[in-house]
This record gives sequence, structure tokens and C-alpha cells, in this order.
Amino acid sequence: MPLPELQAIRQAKADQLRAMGIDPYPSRARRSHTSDEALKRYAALEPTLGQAGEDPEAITVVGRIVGFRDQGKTVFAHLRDGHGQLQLFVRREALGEDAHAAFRKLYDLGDFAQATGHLFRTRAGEVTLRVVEVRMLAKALNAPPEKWHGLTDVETRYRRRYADLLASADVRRVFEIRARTVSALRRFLDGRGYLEVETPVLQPLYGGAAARPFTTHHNALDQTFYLRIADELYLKRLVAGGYERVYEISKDFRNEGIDRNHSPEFTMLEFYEAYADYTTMMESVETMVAQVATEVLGAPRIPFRGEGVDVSPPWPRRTLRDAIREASGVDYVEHPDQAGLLAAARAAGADVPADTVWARIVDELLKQFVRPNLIAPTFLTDYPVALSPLAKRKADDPTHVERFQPFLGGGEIGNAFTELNDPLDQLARFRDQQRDREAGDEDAMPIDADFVNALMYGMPPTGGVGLGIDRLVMLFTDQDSIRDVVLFPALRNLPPEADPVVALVSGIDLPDDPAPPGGDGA
RNA sequence: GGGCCGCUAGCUCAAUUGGCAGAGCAGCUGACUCUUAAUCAGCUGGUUGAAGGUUCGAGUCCUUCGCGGCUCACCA
Repeated sequence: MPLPELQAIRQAKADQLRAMGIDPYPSRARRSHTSDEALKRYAALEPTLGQAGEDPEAITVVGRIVGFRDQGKTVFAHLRDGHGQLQLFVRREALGEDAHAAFRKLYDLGDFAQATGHLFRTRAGEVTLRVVEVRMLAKALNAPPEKWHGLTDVETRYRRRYADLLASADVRRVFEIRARTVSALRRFLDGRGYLEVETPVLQPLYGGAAARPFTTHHNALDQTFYLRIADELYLKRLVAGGYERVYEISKDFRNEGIDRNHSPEFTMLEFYEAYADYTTMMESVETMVAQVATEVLGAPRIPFRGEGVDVSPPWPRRTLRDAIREASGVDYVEHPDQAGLLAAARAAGADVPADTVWARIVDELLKQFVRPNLIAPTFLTDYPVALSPLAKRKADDPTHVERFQPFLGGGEIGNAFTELNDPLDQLARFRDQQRDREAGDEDAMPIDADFVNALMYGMPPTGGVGLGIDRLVMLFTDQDSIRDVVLFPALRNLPPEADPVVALVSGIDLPDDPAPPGGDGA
């Protein structure tokens, strides 16, 4: 048998259609109404219709067959399109005996079909199409997942997202919200005069974040390239070049662990504004998130764990130092050396390895004591300079930089600062990074001489923000895992011999000399 | 990478202390003129993730491997 049983049965039905002169994969479809347009049409028409309650005019709809209830002379089916679904009422006397028999025997759940007929309301009250003509648009060989439970195995859902999507309206909704969120962010920035730009994904030198890159190779140039870990340094070059407001929505890549909050490729929004500083950018962020939430979700409120969290501006602002001090009792400013801070952190109950560097201990205090409680939107501001090699120092406190991170739902959704535009300070910070790098810190940034050169031409005072789009979408859709807001999350390859899809497809025997499309078997 | 848990029919799930691998959905055959998780009768469908081992006998116990989830470490 060329196909497993279930697929072979459907393939045989396709062949029967061909034998009847019907192409099971026609090139064109016709539709006069989407499902929601049909429902609206009937709602508007119903009061004017007589006793019969039937639309005298025929309409044509298309979609996938998602329900099929055969009662002999009558078949009820549901056709789902991108806008909803519509019930079909398929009667023998309306369709003719042969067409009716063909519909009953040769159409299956999952097939795409086109139906023409008249709208009416059934006794059970559902607006339904009384079908006078039906046509196959695409025969499905695989049966759809179980109609009530859908796909529950998360691995299968991620590997075969198409099956997940066709089985689950909830999953489809998540990615619709994602798309609308990205488009609302664009609208917000476009409306404020930002220019959307595209900077290199393949970079000869990576930078702009503390992370390990993916490395690749260009054959013709015989040169190593890195997949970008951030857009920051390129976008600031553009500000130095004279654009006052730029943004990019980019896939960034970090060669690090994968977990609920981390994907090796993820989507980041970065935007930079000349003559702004980090306080301006805080206003932009809180306004943007609230406005986008209103546009996408209907209110400035995210559905956090079923509870909901208000994201209306203004968001409270607290310095990192105060937040840590209040939550843990540790004032890191009083412990400028590693040993002292380590002892204080441990005394406060933090779990910190003995060899943790000073800046990382501060980060641990933030993570362990502060972050989990930041459910309502909050800006933490003013970070120690050691944590932020691209941010500008505070004028009144050179040990801290003008940086903030927006927190929401117990996690950070971004990172922002008044950008460092002093070329020599930037060079010094790069050199510090270089020293960390030589000391074995693989995440430390390499020196980007060309970026320093750009700053030497002069970059205006600038505020910049990076926002994690995946995390924002997780909050907007109340999903706990980044994999549930990424359509095709990165997964380890199955060995071919263990992959059921490879087994299915490699087991298919095709005719030696396949007939031209639509011609075989006819 | 470490620890814990999981993998049974196309899909969703069962299977007592180790004792004949089952059900629902889907599918096939048939019945049925307003159903909507339609219903009714009958039927098909399995290398229990893979390979070894223990045993009279393994879905179940042991070992190794594969993939996934959670978690810790690293990070946004």
C-alpha cells in the first residue's frame, strides 16, 4: 500500500473525484461572502424575509470542513474560514442524488470546500446555508486532530504547528494578538515620527548586549559573520548620521540556554530618539504599552494569570538601589567590594555562589528579592555603571548610569538608557569589557572601533529603549512559555528514524512517471 | 550540562502486585428528513519512543540511548 490506511482511504476518494472528472485540487476558488459577512447579511435581512425565512439570493462561501453530521438524506456540516464558521445544510433534493452521494462519501473532515446556497435559520436557531452546489477545493489526506481535545502533546504542537493551529482557536488567537501587537507598536512609533530601518542581521562584529552569538561564515568573502545579538550599535550609528528617531523590529539571536523565557531567536523592538533622555523614554514606554494594550485587547489592562493588571500610565519609578534595599535590607552602595556585598547578600538570605562578581550579586538581589513582586508595571532606574557599558553616567553620581528597566507581570520586558555619547568614555567601557573578556567572561562585548568612530563624529544626547516583543506578547496573551508565542520554536531535530512524519512521507510510493497535475487517474 | 517527570492506535486517554494491550474520537460497512461533541448496529486499526537485559511471561522491573516538559545553572 503506497500510503498508511487512513491516508490511502482519502487518496482513493481523491481518485474517485478525478474519475468523475472533478479535480480534487482545483486552481481557483470563488467566494461571495466570508462566514462573518454571511451571518451579518442574514441578520440584516431576516426581518424582511417572509414565513420561510430564506434568503432568495444565493451566496458562495469557502472553508475547511470542521464538522460533518450525516443523517442520510440530510448532512449537516460546518465550514470554517479565516473569519469564523458557517453551517451547511446539504439535502439530497436540493443537490441532486449523485452530488449528494458524492458529498457524503468523498468529503471528509479537514477538506476545503466551496458551497453555494441560500441562508436560512434552522429549527435549532442556527443561521445555515441550504446548499444547492458544493465543490471540492482541496482534499486533505491527513485527518485533523481529535475534534474535542485537539492536540495536547506540546512537542507535537510545536513541531507541527499547522496541526495545532487548525485544531485550536485559542492558539490561533494568540498569534493574531501577536500580529496585532507588532502592528500597533509600528503604528505608535510611525505616528510619532519614527523611521523604521533595517540593520544587518549578519554582522562582522557583534555587540549591544551581553550574550554569546551564533557564528557563521560567508563563502565568497571567506569571512566570519555573527548573527546579531542586538541592533543597538547600528541604530545609534544612524542617530549619529542624523536621523532623529529610528526604530527596528528585529529577530535577534543568542546562543544560550532555552527555557520558558528564552528562545535562541527572539523578537526585539529597539527605538532611539535624539534630544531625549531616559525620563522621556519612560514616558514613551508607559504610553506605548498602555496604548497598544488598548488597541489590541480593548483596555489598558493585561490578562495576567486570569487576574488582570492595569498598565495605565504613569508607572511608578523607583531606583534600583531603593528597591533592593527595601526588599532585602541590603544597600549595595554600602558594600562597594565583592566580599562585603557577598556577605551582606547571604546574610539577607540570598542564594549566591562565592565567586559571583560584584555586579552579578546586585543582579541576583534584584532577581531574588525584587523582581518576583513587580507584578504591576514599575520602572526601576539608575543602575550601577558596571552593569551597563553603553549607558551614560549620572551627572551627580558617576558610579551609576541613567538606565531603567520596565517590569511587568513579575518579569522585565525591556532595557533602556540615556545613551552614552562620549566617545572616549565609550572606548574606556569597551576596554573594561575587553578585560572581562580576557578574564574569561564570554558574554563581555568586543571592542567596536567603528562604533567609537561614529561617536567621534558626534551623536546628540539620545534616549534608547529595547523591548522584548515575545515577553510583551506573553503578557498580552497570558502565556507562561515563550514557545507558546513563537509560531515555530527551535527544537532539537528528531533522528530521522524516530520521526513519524519522515516515516510517513518516505513511505509514500509515487508513480514512476507522474501524470501532469489534475490529469492522472482521470 | 545537572536533577525530576513523561513518551501506549492518526488524535485524546485507560490497562490492579509483572499475567490475553482496551475505550472514545477519526476511519470503514449500514440505518436515520433540522443536526450541532448528532444518534444506533457492526467492523478495522498497535514493533506500547529505540535497543539490550531480568523473567515461564514485560506497557509495567533493570541498563543504555532518543525526544519533550518542569527545574537549577547562563541570559532578555
